[in-house]
Amino acid sequence: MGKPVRKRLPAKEAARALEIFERLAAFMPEPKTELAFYSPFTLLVAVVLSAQATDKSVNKATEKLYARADTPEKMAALGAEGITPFIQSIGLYRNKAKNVAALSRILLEQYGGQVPLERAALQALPGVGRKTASVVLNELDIEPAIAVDTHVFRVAHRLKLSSGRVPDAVEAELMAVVPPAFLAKAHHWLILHGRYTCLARRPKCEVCPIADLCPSRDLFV
DNA sequence: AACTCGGGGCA
DNA sequence: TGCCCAGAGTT
Repeated sequence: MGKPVRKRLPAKEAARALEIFERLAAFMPEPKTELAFYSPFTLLVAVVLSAQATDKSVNKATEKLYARADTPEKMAALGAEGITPFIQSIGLYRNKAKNVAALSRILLEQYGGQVPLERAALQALPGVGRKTASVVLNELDIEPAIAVDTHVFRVAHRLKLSSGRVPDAVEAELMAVVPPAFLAKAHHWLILHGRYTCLARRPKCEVCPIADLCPSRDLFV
């Protein structure tokens, strides 16, 4: 019971992890997310909509959507049919419109129109899984979390910061390896690093600030 | 573990 | 044109 014990790392691994994140810190911007939002509710909706979509396309859609509905009340009143036109430029829009409408109704009926700031409650909402809950909790400073998506998974494995096969295992590994001071920002940094430098097909090792710390570098150069 | 949803962005 | 995108739910 009690607080989860942070596994002690071999000194050499801990030093390498620290060096990795200190160097990333020097290259990465301050915000923890590039999704546009201004309340827990609009954050939650933005993250739900961002599944398998780019942050730019999501921001473009939510800008107009939030002008119409920025609260669970208004969103629930809009309904899936009303939400759809705003998000048709995003993929998977039928599922997402249905989920956002349903989720808004649940917030109204069960949580007094507030976003529950607790993992189990969040993940019970339609369209909200492990990854979305992690992003929301981390962004709102409720609990530090490292949401594992395709970028994070790939980058963490190449850096040998993780070796697990499923996201839950990878997140646990990263929570143990990432220096505490960088926990809250590690997710965004790993995302950006994966998107702009550590590309899936042809990573840009030649311009990578941590290439000399990467066990996988020789696979790509 | 495999499938489905999905239009837009980008090489 | 083909591949990928800040995933989640169902089978």
